[in-house]
Amino acid sequence: MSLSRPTILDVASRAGVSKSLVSLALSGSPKVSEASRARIERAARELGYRPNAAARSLAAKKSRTLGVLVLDLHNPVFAEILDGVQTEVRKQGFSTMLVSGGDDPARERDEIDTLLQFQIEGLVLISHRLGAESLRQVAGEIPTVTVTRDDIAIPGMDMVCNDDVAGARMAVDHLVSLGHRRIVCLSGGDNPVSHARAQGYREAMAEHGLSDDARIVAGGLTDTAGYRAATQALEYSPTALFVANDIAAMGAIAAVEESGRDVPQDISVIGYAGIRLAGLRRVNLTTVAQPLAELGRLAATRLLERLEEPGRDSHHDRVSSQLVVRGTTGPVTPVPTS
Amino acid sequence: MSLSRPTILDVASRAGVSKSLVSLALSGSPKVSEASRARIERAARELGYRPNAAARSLAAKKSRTLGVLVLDLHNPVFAEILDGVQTEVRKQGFSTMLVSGGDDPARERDEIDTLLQFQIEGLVLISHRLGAESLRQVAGEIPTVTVTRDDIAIPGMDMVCNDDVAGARMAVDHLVSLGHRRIVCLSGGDNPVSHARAQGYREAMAEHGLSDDARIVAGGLTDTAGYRAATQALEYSPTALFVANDIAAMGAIAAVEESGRDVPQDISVIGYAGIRLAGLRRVNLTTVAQPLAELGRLAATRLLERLEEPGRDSHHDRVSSQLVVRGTTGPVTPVPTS
DNA sequence: CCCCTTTGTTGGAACGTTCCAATAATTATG
DNA sequence: CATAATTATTGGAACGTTCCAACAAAGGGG
Repeated sequence: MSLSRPTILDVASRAGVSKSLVSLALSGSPKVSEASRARIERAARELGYRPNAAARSLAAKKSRTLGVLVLDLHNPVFAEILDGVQTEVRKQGFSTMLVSGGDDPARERDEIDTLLQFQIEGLVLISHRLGAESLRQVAGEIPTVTVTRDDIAIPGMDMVCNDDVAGARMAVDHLVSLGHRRIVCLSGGDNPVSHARAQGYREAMAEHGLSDDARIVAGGLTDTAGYRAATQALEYSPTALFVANDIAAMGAIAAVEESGRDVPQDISVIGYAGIRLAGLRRVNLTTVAQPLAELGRLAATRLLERLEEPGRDSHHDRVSSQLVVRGTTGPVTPVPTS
Repeated sequence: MSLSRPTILDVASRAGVSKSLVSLALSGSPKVSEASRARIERAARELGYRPNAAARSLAAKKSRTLGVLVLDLHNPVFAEILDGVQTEVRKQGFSTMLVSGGDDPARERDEIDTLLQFQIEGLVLISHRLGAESLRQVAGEIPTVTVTRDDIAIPGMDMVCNDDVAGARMAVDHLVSLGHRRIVCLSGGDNPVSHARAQGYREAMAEHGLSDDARIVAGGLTDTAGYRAATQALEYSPTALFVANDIAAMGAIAAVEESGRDVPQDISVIGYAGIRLAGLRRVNLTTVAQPLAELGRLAATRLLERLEEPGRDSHHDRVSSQLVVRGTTGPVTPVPTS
């Protein structure tokens, strides 16, 4: 544990040049002679020099660092989005500070505050819980892009979302094509994403002339919520369930099986999200898969674009999902009516 | 988007005091009169003042920030460990910079480098992939604690681990108490954690006089690896499988079921990790649960202790797991339910 | 009433960079 | 061969804090 790290001055004196030239050389300026550059690089290597990001950010008045807030690290969806964000960000030579809101709006504000203290240049909010007022305040202070939520539009803020309405329609289309009519939707609760998915369900049912069969049961995003909602949904004796979330879909399947029915023999189940988990053999869930990494990549791109050109109009991207048919959906089998 | 953030000088002039007093007041010094303190706090609030962490870290020569490197954000185990780390760290007034190695040693070095540039005061490595040399180098530069890996001991570096040997024994004890004898171990591959679990399996089998029945099949940490290993293990016609990892256990169950056997009727399966996923109704996996959050909390504590007292001896903690019996293990002879 | 604490308060010097204007060294041009 | 143009290099002033030594303003004891 060295007492104090070498500074740019140590490098300069060892290479026999001024600190300014070291700064120039290390930032890759073209106006440094090859000879000096070589000596400086060698000196830096020998000393184990590492630039002090705090000093740099202070002097340059920019940190080349982006903040990322994620709703909750436990949700695998966010890990995949993050992958996309980080790949793109590091490709452009920025660093990233990651922070988790722990599913708690107050803590979210807190963590954003910490990020701002570190002089981040932009902020990626992955599924935040901020209210309109907080969001406006944050977005007013720093270039911001939200991922997954697009219910609050703010001038100068970009949004990258999945097209949940279209995704839900794909799910319904798939089920209808298998012959299902009594399709119940287990919604993900009272949040914009779930509303959009329920909306898509309703529209698709109407298009297929099944408005009379449309039933929406209020659920949630957890295993337990899916279980409860499915139990309730069984009263409508559906042949298929559209669940607005993969994890909840797993709970729903458990409920169906416990009721003595088989998936997909008696009831088909389709989820929404496309997390890796759904692909596990044991789970094998048919789902509407969002291109999660792409969502993240796009968000990073938009944010970096805005840093280049602060005044430009808000972008509002919607990327589309893809149906992944696995083992939990199948053709409807005629039930003997007794 | 304000052109430039207010600085401590802006606060000072608005409150009619010097910058030094503002600094004192905001850091909670007792030698500031109540009147001044109130005026300063009011001014700061009105201006929306937020201290510049870069400047602070530069001037104070400490950042009050800890770096955390996590092997891979996709693995839910790490999210839970992280929870523990973060809770403890923020309780002590430190911030945390989180970085993911993406399961790639080269990128890990890179990310650690970034952390060091930000003048972190300590480093938490959650399941890193660094070699002995790299690790020694890093630990020599900054107080470090490793979580989950304890194969490389370095003076001055702390380690917090699960007692994998004991955990594996618990698993075997549980199976034996259910009457199982032909218990096959599906190992997690060539890494220290999996080795320890296999070791515990071997010891426990020996203690129960089952050394002759002990069989270890090389597997891995993924769904697919578990599936393959289980397929192979079936040749030994076991009545139970001890799988060194929850995700792999799910693959193993799929293999068992595909072979026409029932879990736990014909074959019991027990996993290791204790991730939330295992508790899902659909999965309902019996597992050896590590106290993941506790692991994280303890790691943070050790690191913060070392910051207080840099010279103290290396701590080496082993926390013990807990058996969580769910639906994938049962008595060896099928009993009719009444 | 003077000096001595104690209690508040202050200016200035760091901290390790970047950036700019100025200078030195080199090469090209007429 | 002088001078202009170009190419390398440099010192010093920021950047926004903290920390320290120094100072002013009150009380308190002799």
